[in-house]
Amino acid sequence: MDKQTEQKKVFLEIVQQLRQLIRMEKIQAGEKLPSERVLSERLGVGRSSVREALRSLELLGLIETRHGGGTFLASTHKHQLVEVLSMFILEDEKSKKDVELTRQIHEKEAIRVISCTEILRTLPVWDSFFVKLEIEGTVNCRDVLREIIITSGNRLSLKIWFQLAAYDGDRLNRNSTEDEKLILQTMLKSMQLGYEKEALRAYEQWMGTGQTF
Amino acid sequence: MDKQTEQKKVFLEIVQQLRQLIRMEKIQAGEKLPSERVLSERLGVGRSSVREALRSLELLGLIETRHGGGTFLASTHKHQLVEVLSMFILEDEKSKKDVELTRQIHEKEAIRVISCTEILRTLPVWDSFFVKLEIEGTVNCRDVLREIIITSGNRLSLKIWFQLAAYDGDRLNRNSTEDEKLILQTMLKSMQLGYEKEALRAYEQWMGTGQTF
DNA sequence: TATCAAAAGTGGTCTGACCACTTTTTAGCA
DNA sequence: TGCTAAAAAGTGGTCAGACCACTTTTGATA
Repeated sequence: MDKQTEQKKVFLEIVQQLRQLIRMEKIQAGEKLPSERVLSERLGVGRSSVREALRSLELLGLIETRHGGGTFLASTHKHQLVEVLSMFILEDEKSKKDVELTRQIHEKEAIRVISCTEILRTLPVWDSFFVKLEIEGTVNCRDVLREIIITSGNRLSLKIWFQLAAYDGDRLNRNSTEDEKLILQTMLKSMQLGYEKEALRAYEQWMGTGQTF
Repeated sequence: MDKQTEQKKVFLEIVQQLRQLIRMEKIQAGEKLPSERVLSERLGVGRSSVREALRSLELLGLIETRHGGGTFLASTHKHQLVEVLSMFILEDEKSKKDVELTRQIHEKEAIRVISCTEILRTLPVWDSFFVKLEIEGTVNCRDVLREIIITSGNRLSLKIWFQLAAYDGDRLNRNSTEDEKLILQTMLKSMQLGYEKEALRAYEQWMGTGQTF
């Protein structure tokens, strides 16, 4: 039947078997995987084949390996994926702009989804951000965006966003300035009230003013 | 200085060296890379290490390997990345919906960008699609969307889209039906004229009617 | 009990070997 | 000469074993 698809790529089968093993053993994020030698024995393949599969998963950021320590299911989201991709595909200065724009695509869509969904836009978390801005005068930019992406409910979009946000580094992980306070409050309040266009306008303003280019 | 970052991951250095080699040799997409044995000799590392790096790049879809044939720089975009990611992260039926929604996020943004940019929205390619619909009555859905994404100019977004489109498989790679003709013409014409909202509305209609769920 | 050295465990890498498959070369035939 | 088929070379796929560097565990000693 689909032999043509299934036949090849034994190395990909190992990846799949690894996943199955992880589910069976109920290995949680951050926990240790069996050693390469044990895996090679249990899966009935050579250690080098196991390593090829593990290296691939490592490059994707799905596992972490510690020399002499073992292999662990990734807990933190420090994916090298974007870095590697950009190393190969995006080379010039435009790359960074592309990463930023792509990240913002997902953020804008999340804001749209939340604004249009009553259950999502009336969550208490938005009010907590709003109040925090009122009292403390600042919030962590990355935290706000992450919450927005998470709430939107698209887990693949979330995955992509994490990778792009990791690429942008600390430029995103900062406290909002005094100038951004009003903009952020406008964005949050508009989102809560379901004013999609107003929320997006505030977002655009935020992204335009908050960073220097 | 940054020894801590640079010190480890010899395996990642190989990935970088591979890229350098590709640039030096000016290897184009679809062309052949040196054999594993040659690479191992030229890079001064063991063949197994070279293979670990190559397998990772293969999983990312950056290279293709043919048993007995050789290793080639990827030409077609048949990336297994999303598949592998979803295999690990997205497990239920919602996954497919997430992939589709995420793909549409990038398509909608591309339509926005094109509609708002005179140089892009007045390209002759849109008229060619319009005319083709008029005369032949149908166009390839994937071709239209790909052209839209490419034109938008965000190469990272393009890369992601290709992966997502590959995941959706042949459901996207089909000719438009009679019912879609008017919708597509509306979308294209609105985009050409810079009517962003009208173009998006047509797009939403297209995506809503064109597929069965 | 506390300390620290030895042992065991683990990932990192290299080498060599063999297999399966593809491409190239060569030898033989028409 | 020209074509075909067999042989050879090239290449990826996989495995086994060895050694190193590093971490964790163990156990003996003070």
